[in-house]
Amino acid sequence: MGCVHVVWFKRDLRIVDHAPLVEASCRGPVLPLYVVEPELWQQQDASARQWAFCREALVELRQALAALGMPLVVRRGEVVAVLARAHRHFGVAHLWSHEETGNGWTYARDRRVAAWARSQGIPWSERPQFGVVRPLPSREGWAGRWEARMASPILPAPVALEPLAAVDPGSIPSVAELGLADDGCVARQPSGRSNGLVQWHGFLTQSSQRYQRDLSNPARAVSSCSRLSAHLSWGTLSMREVIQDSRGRRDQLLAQGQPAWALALHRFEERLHWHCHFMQKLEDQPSLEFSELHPHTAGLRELSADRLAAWSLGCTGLPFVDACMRSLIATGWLNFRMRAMLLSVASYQLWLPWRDSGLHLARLFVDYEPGIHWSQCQMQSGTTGINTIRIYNPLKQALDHDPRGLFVRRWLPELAQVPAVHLHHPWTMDGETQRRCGCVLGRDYPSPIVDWSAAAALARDRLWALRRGAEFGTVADAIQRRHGSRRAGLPKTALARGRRGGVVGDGGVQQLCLDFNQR
DNA sequence: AGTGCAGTTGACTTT
DNA sequence: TAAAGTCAACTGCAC
Repeated sequence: MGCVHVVWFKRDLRIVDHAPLVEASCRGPVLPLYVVEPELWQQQDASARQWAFCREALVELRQALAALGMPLVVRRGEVVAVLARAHRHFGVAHLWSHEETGNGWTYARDRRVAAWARSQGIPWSERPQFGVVRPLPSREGWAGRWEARMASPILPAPVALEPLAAVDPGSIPSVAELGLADDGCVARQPSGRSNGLVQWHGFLTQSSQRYQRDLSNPARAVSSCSRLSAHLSWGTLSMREVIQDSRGRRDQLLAQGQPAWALALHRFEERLHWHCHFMQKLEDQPSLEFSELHPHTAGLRELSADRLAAWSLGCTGLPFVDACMRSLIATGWLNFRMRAMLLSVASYQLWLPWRDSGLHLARLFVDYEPGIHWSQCQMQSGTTGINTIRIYNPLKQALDHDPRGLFVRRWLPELAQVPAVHLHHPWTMDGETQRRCGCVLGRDYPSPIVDWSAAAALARDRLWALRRGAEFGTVADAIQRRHGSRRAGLPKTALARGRRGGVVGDGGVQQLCLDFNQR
């Protein structure tokens, strides 16, 4: 009979607040295992920058576990094959891991692992690490469960692990050894729990003071946001410890007479709540990674290789959009507002299917979190049916959040000498001005690939026409009941969402007020 | 000093 | 987490 407890590390690369590790270590010898799955890293949403971040975290995790007596064991291959080998060698008593709300590939892989464990009579215990509820019978009461989880005590790391004799820890492959092409992330943020903690304490004690002011500014957000997203995605920090630290700091700031600063931290905590809210959608409906939540919006967009390539490389001819894309390529991170703008431009002005633009962004995000990412792709593309259509005006965003053009000049050197009055819309330069500033459109920088305002107007008309169509609201109501936030009270109905509804032509009452939360 | 008017601001609605 | 349009209240100014 087996005696080893396998702790399978996935996107939870820490030893603090790690329930599977704690529970396993109470029961017997632990085999801490990470499986490098080549097939996972060949998926369309995976990239070299993500592996590089994961790899650094693994190196530090291995040290932390070694200090407890048993270093991280790394094996390369298909998970079931690796587990089967471990079982033959040691005899596995129990498999432990965190629940993962991953993409379709990891979902299918987890089902294979479950089937294998069942066939071998090995129990597999999964523990939650976010506010995601599995299975979720209904959205009612969800926020309360999130709160209960985040408020429960942090689990300290085990004091020691019983060493397993004669186990080769195995090497952690480099980006090249895993066969991943370099993807130009020349300024990626540092990984590993120790770096995550340094970043976090810097935010708590310093930069969170500027959080609210700088959140939407793509240049300043880099140093005024928490930058914890990748650490939360790869699990080097646990959300629970972040929430609890933040609340403690908030109390301290209030006691010190800093209410505005405390409010900024509160806003930050609210975003962590939304983090789980969006992950829950993919947990409940894995198909939203691939197909439109509202079926009436399926097949609306048309894929154009040229438009997709121009957008992907930051060569659309709209400087602020291109600067955002090029900064994302180089750093692997972008603030929320500009991520939404990039998607909005792809889905509306460029009329591209969100799945294609979404895959490109997924690869560029070091902090790629499937549940948030695919929910956001659908939301910013108007395909959920339950959110209002938000078409960003990239020129307005440029003037609001980069009025002096510093961000654009930094990321688009070819525009360095363009006069300020033309910078955000260089197509307004006449030929003579272009030659004088060394930026000839079509030669040094692209001419706009579409007429931005006409394209936005066309997209808006198409989407709103669809929404007015028969049965659109009825279908949307069902989606709202399943996925909608309950924060504001009852789920909104099509009527309360503002669809032109009610009985028309009878001369009587056209609308009932169903929204009891008004006023 | 009060009135009328153009332009501005902010809340709210529609797309 | 949008943007544009509408409308009423407000402001500054000329008479």
